[in-house]
Amino acid sequence: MARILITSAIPYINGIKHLGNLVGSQLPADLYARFARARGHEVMFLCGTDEHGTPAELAAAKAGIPVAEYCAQMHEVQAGLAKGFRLSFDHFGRSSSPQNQALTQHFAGRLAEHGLIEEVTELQVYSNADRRFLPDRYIEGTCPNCGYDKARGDQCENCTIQLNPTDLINPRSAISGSNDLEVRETRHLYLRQSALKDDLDAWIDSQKDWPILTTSIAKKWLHDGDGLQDRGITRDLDWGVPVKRGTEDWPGMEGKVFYVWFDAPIAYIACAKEWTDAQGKPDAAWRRWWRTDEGADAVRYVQFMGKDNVPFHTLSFPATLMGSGEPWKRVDYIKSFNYLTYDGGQFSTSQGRGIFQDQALKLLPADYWRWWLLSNAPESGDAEFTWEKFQQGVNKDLADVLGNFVSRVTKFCRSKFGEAVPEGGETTAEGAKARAEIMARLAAYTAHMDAIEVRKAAAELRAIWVAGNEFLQEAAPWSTIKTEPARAAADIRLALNLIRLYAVVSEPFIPDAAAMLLETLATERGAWPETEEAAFERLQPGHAFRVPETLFAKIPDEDRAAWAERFSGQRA
RNA sequence: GGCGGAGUAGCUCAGUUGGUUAGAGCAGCGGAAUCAUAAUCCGCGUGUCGGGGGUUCAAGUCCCUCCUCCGCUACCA
Repeated sequence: MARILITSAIPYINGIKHLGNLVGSQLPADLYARFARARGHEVMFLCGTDEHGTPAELAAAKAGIPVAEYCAQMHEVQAGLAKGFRLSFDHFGRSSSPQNQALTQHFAGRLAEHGLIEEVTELQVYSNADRRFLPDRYIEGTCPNCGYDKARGDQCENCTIQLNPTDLINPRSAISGSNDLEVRETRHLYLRQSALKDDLDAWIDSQKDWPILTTSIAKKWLHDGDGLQDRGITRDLDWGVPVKRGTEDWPGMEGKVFYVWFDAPIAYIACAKEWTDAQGKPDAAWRRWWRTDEGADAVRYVQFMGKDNVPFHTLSFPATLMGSGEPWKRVDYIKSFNYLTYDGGQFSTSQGRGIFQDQALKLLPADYWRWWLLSNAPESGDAEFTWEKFQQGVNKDLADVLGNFVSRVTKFCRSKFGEAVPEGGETTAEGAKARAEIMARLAAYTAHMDAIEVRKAAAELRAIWVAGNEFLQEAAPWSTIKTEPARAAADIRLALNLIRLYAVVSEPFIPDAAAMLLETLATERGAWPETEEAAFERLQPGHAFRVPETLFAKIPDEDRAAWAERFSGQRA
């Protein structure tokens, strides 16, 4: 029994996320959290919404409501969708919470005390019409290199040249279109990451078991060009964590807020405090997860994220923790994912391309999405979603292999023995063979889950389901019932126990189906099966059960075709 | 441009520290069975392992080189 802290990258607040966001962090994190709990570990699984920054302000303005209200509404929407997908967070917090405000200000204060904050006066583009400073991306103009007239202030999408906003010809605000822009001086805080470069480098080097996707990105940032650059951690915005030095005002920083990427990872910590505060528990209850001097040295901390988040989790957030000089828990393992593509292109929130979480849940139950997305998780490279693959995978794995196994076993038993586990007979040769194979596969499955090898775990789980059908085919109780009823009884007894076993070990992937099976079998989950007795003999002769409803209905071709058509264009 | 990933059966992918006739799922073909959601089970693959060169007794696996695709490239988050 260990203590495992799990965080998923926190989704941004400005709208409903698509399936790519789901499979890139929250869903695999949930898989691991459920598995770890089932193995008897003490788990703290945290996530929340990332609410600050320019896009949130703009989305609120578009919706015509104050940004705080917009974020509160969208937080509820996202929390509801997380519930819909059965994401088992211990707490789903908010980066805008008072807890995160205080912690963010605390970290800034500590970093300043250690000489790791530098005040820099810089020039930034200000839009008089929008009455705000514009991030580079929000300035459009003509590219000085290729003449493309919609180049952005950071890069020209047409010729890919790197730009500064002042390079643009005829610059205008991407928000209002106004060309009433001026360059203004503004003062900002920079985190001196360069001063922590060697410590970060040594720390990354010490992570021998991290995926290459994770360490290579970190190494690149550490060593590319002039090495790790200092980073601005404040912005001229209204919505965000007010800049303070601990609890004190910060002269010269009035009216400014911290940059979203500074406060968002700190929200992982604040989220734990939100959790204990909500239950009226003392601070020690969350600090034992986060402070190595208060118990967190015994915690294994695993983070899940898409590859675009890696630099912030391997460098800037660790720099914040290290630079504080306080014993905060740092991540032990980072699991990063590639992207899910949709019919050859990228899912896109801004373009409304692909399938969004609310739409998905209206079409099919969460288990369908969970199974397909996890068994096709973009681990080694990008993965592609197509309706054909989705239909094929779900129908074959869930309906034909697992669902039909449950159906054939329970219905056969009901008609021949009644709705109770049959008595009599000894384990048959076919039964013994199946038990041996499944025990071996169970060990492999458990090892893959421990290693967070999502696709491999899914493939092994599927093989465990298939082993049940193989066993039934070889044992053929529909034949033996005529001549040797005791054999049929023993085999069906094992088959019923296999259903129970499948419910227990499949729960991390398909929690709703697992719960339904356990309920109809009138049994409890119990501990993760380690022995043959625990795996195959929990349902004893005479134990009454009910025949479950169809576990997974197949997706008909007409539905698939209709959905493919409906989601081919842009979201309205 | 730089960094990284990928290129293996029609499709999606496994291939551990180089070692026996290169594997799995799906699709396809043939068969068995008929308990079941016409579901299941068994059998069937002559694949220039992207091209070329090299190291080695032996390379999908190591080295060099070339080609193609994808991602990231630091004030979008």
